[in-house]
Amino acid sequence: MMRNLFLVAGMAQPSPRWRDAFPDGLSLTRDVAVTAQAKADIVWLGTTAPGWDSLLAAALRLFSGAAAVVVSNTPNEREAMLALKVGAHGYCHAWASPEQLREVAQVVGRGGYWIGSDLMFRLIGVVNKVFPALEDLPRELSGREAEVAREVASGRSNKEVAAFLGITERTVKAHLGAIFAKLGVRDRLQLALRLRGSGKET
Amino acid sequence: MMRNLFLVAGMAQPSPRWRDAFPDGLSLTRDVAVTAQAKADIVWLGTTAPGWDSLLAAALRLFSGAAAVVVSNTPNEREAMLALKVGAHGYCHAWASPEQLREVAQVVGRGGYWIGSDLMFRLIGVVNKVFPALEDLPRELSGREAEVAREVASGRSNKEVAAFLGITERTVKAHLGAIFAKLGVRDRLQLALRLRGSGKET
DNA sequence: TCACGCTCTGTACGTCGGTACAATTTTTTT
DNA sequence: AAAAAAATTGTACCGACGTACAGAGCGTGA
Repeated sequence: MMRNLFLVAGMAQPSPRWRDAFPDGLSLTRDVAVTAQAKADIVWLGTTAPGWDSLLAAALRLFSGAAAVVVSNTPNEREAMLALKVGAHGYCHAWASPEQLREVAQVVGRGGYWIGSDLMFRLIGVVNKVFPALEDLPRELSGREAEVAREVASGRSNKEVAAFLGITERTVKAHLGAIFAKLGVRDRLQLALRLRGSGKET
Repeated sequence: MMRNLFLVAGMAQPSPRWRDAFPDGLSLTRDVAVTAQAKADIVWLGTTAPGWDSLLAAALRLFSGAAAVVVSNTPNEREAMLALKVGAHGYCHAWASPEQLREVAQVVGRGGYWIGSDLMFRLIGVVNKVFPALEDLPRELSGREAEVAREVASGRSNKEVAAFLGITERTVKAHLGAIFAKLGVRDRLQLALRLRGSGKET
């Protein structure tokens, strides 16, 4: 599938890896308006330049029918949400591998959305808070595990939790190990984020 | 990329088109537990059977490290959210084309998420309304400190933050130390709670 | 110019967190 | 009653985390 791709200025050293990802059909422009009459299927835009969001909006108006992917050197949620808000269908790291770039192009080119896992996870968490929640706390946790999880997610240390529950610090660790395995997280901070839906609460 | 794919029972006439999409490496099973010892990279699960959500949760525990895609005959928002909630990384129509199925497999197989455009659009709309902060960091933090704080509060380790920001782990620690002192917290977890507005100092 | 804050880096040390082996006892389920 | 799940504790190890000394370069404003 041959597509017209446009790289818009402001991206960190795109050339080498980008040429590799898209051997042909890649154009580089510094000014969107100038190349407006050309047909573009996917527009790639960096976030280094201030005002990239309005630039993207303008580009999407000019290249009507085109999809846009925002490329960031320092991806973060705030930027991602802004990108999606102004109409981007993709948001990825500027140093992504050629393989991944092609994947993004493929998905976005077909009208889909491409967003990194972390961001997506957070998105889901937020939405789960808005939608009527069916079952909230993970049911796979046992009673005691749930207690430990709650305390740990509130910022208590193992020692504090142990004293609070009247058990040994070792036992707290045992429960925590089970909790991590069941929920698929690697440490207490990620557990906290998970239990709080990665979003604000209370 | 050769992957082990598992089709779990309860899907609408999968055979013809699915065989087409994945000529090899596709296994069909009716009972997840039976084939638990086999290695699966992607588990496909239909929503026709009642209790598919808990079945999926169980499957994800059994096939640890595997990604899951929920396939529905009648896609809808509620079902999609439930799927994502229990850990699925994909949600697509059961009658999707082989081409699209392969795309889903590709994206999900790499740890990404795949969700239909319309659903994603609504997701974004919802989140834009209720997007939590993490952007309005305390003013007493310097620019760089705010960046570090944001990443750490998102669950990153010091090493990850260092790599991400292109600095040494030592420097991350230096910033973190300043952050803790300025905000009056004692560790990264309390920092996360603080930045997410659910802090509780004791 | 000088002081101050910000950014960055180094070495070293103590504590905490998480895991790898465990084992025992209690509770629940079949 | 037997089996399964849950709850408890032990020792030991190692990496991550946080801090305590640092020092150096840079920019801004007094």
